[in-house]
Amino acid sequence: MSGQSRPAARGDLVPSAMLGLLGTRGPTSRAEVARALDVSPATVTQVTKDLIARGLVVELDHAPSSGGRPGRLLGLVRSAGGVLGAKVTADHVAIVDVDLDGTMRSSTSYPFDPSAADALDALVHILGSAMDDRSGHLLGIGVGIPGSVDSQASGVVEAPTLGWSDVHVGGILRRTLGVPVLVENDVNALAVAEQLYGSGRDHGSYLVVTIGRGIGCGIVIDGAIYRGASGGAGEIGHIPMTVDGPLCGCGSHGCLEAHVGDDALLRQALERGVVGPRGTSAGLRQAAERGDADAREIYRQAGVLLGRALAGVVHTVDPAVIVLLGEGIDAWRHWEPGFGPSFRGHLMVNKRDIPFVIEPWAEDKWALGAAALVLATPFDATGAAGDQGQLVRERLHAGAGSEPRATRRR
Amino acid sequence: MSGQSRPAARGDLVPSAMLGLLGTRGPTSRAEVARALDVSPATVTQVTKDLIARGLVVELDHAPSSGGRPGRLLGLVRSAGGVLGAKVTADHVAIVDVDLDGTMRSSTSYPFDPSAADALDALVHILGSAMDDRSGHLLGIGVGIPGSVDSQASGVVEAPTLGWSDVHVGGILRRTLGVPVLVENDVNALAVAEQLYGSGRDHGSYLVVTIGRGIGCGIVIDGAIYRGASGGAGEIGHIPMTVDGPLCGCGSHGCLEAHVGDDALLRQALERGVVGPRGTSAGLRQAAERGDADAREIYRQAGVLLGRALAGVVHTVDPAVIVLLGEGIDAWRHWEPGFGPSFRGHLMVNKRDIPFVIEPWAEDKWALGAAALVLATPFDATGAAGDQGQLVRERLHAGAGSEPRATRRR
DNA sequence: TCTCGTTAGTTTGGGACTAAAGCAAGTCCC
DNA sequence: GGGACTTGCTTTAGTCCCAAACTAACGAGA
Repeated sequence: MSGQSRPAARGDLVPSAMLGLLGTRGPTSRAEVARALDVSPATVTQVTKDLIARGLVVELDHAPSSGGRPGRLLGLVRSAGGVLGAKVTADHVAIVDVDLDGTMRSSTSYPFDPSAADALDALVHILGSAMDDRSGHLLGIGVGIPGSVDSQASGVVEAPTLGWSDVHVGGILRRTLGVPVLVENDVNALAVAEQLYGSGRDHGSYLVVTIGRGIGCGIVIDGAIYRGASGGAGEIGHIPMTVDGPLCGCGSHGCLEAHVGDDALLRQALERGVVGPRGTSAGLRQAAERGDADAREIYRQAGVLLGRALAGVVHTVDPAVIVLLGEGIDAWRHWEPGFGPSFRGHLMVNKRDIPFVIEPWAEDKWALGAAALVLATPFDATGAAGDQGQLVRERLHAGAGSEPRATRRR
Repeated sequence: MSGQSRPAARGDLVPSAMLGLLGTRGPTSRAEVARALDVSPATVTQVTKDLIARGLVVELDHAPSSGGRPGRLLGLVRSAGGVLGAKVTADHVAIVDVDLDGTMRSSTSYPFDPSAADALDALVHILGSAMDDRSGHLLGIGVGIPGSVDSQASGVVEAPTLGWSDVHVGGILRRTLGVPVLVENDVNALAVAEQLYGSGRDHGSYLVVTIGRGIGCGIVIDGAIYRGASGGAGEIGHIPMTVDGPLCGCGSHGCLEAHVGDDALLRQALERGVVGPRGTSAGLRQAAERGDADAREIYRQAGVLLGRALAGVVHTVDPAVIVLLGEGIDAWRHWEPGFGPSFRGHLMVNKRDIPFVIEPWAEDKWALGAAALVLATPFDATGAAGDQGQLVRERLHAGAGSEPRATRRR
């Protein structure tokens, strides 16, 4: 039976998961940890003893009593580690340095040309200097890519928007940087971040939809990223919406993305004279803000199409909630008049009240998502992160600051 | 973390899985079992010893050597048990009696009126007499329902086509029949059967699509049925395809099912004069067989729409293979001319060669699928079958024939 | 004040499973 | 024929985790 997946590395999971939990949730009592991780209190006692002895965890205050004996809060020793998250785009690389508890320590952006012959060398150089700039124990690096990735561990990338095909990003970064590297589709990385810190915490199954340059979708099922048979799940940007619609970058006609992606909206704006030949997405949005009827109609129609597409996706996947994000989210209030009626109107009655969360956007969210990839590995019982996830766990256990810096071969 | 699901009953899984494997795969050597179930050879040795001692398993011949020591084949003791599978439709209940190894012992059909006030009593009566008619140790009953089911274990049903809403099928059957009962959406049940005996064996993630009265879709991800947040995943029949298309039973306009379901095709056939007012799906198909251009055009257009819809689903879910089934499959060769170009033409290049399996149809396949629900419980590490699955496992372990018949309260 | 109920945490014994190493039984090739 | 190799199965020692029974610490009510 091919799909029968047991935990990749039996054992060793509870301590990692506990560290991850303390990192993402903050101080927690043993009893609470046991409930959250679905293990027995006895196990938590044992594991905690070990983690305290190794200096990774400390006992803090007492929690307020809820009618019985108050719990003793457990907290992470802050020096236990940090991670780097990087997002690669067509013109720059954004990097964030994040603590184990998810707080951002720094956020930087480097110019980057993915089409250059030595693009990968440049990426290595950028990440290398980011490593030099930070202090403390580095657990690993997460890299978000706008394209499909065969697996987080191997990190072979197919990214048309970067002009990359069959590029072995993961292997090269790993060898040259000497730390675990996890590569993942950028939207999936966002979905992981949502799971650790956002709306995903309360739901086992949800969709993360991004609007902007492309239309992306991360699918989380029972707490795990769903990547599909070949890492290509969630390509909702290429759902066919019209019979003979505009040509899409993928080669088909009438894809959702060819209708409502940034470029498509700009093209329509140009045709209607809303913006000039050098107009930008921001220009289109500003036109809508000041009441331009054509601009608003462009967004409204985009909303109608997106609503119909997402209704189909909801019928297929049945998520508990949908989270909406992306560079284009600032213009969402102009999409809404078209989207709302279209989306709800096409849903079956019993799904019509599915919650919909619009998240504010920030430039470094992509990179934060990539960082979350690494921080999520302790929870990853399914082994999506593979051997690299295992390495991250080992580095986590190896503990605080004092170990020698990994040698880097350049 | 809500979605963190550990194995429902820790331990006890390997013996069950092994029995299930021997049932579905036939005689297998220990080494092969270890590989198939992804456990260590040592464990298989231990478990086998126990199962042989309990009379559930026997050693058979030697397997042919493949360069090394030949394996000793292990086989199930046939009397170890059987299951009943039932499929409920708008006018009848089909029931099959199936051995542990998946061979059908009998297949029956009973008239049934789901809209009657005492419909559930009638169902109990039908299943009760089916239980009386069979001999041997009954492990459990699987029930397939054309509608959404909250969970296999509780079995609360929402089935518009039967006129059932919030009907507690599972609980009632369980109490009155005194055996474990698993209730599931009929297409999902088919998907389970496909996993045990069909094309699903070789693939971890695949789609089972049915055409006929409705358009259904079962989604299998990494070897597990994906049911969505509320048991409503795979409702691809209600993906919106056209803006102001025909009214669908679900209340929306332009659903896929309202275009290409049996009723929709018949309506078009009536409009075009292909069949008379009392025409049937079979009549339409026969018209196409003898070359009626209108009939063929109806099927062709249905194929075009289905192709576009499935292309969208493939982009969303990224399955490894698609299996096509259903009452309507006999007419598939008339769908194909429309379907093929539409489906492939709307797919992204790297997914264009996704394999597509057309399975022959038989009347009792629905019921066989329901039976497979019970036979699959040994593999169900995720606990989809819940306590009822656990009960099935216990009955399996309790072993062959001799135990007293469960008392039935009527 | 003193039990009772509640919640938190620990100890203990044991079960399920594994890794590693060895034994068993064939094939293949010189 | 006899290694060398391959593959199948078992034994042993040990790990991870749990259930159950315990102790510990609190609030509330008689």
